[in-house]
Amino acid sequence: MIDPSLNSYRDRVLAWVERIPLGKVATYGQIAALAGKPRAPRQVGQILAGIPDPDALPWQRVINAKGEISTYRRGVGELQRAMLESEGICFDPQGRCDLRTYLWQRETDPLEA
DNA sequence: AGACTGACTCCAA
DNA sequence: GTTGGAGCCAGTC
Repeated sequence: MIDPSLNSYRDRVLAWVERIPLGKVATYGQIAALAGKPRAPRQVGQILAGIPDPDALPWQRVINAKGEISTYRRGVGELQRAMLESEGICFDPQGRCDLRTYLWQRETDPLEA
């Protein structure tokens, strides 16, 4: 599943975020589940808020379950959106992206192939 | 130790 | 389809 050297929830979360491919996005809940705690999506946000080097991590590809940017109140929302758009992610007038298209699905993608 | 907070989600109305 | 309320987990005060 994941590197055994990663013991803490924090490290596992970061490791998974790092694996989100360019042009795709993942939800907090998705990352939380992959990291082993499906009921702790808020921790994902908390962790991402405290990462040492944001430049080395594609944190911008993590959004909420509705496909919206969850960081507007934190002030980096516009930056995040700009980064995602530069990766090819498109947003609706409502500020939401189509998860059906952009959600990172590491298991199956029969329709996309 | 107990209470508060948050870059969330799910389910019901 | 949208909006509101309750639940949840880990870190911090």
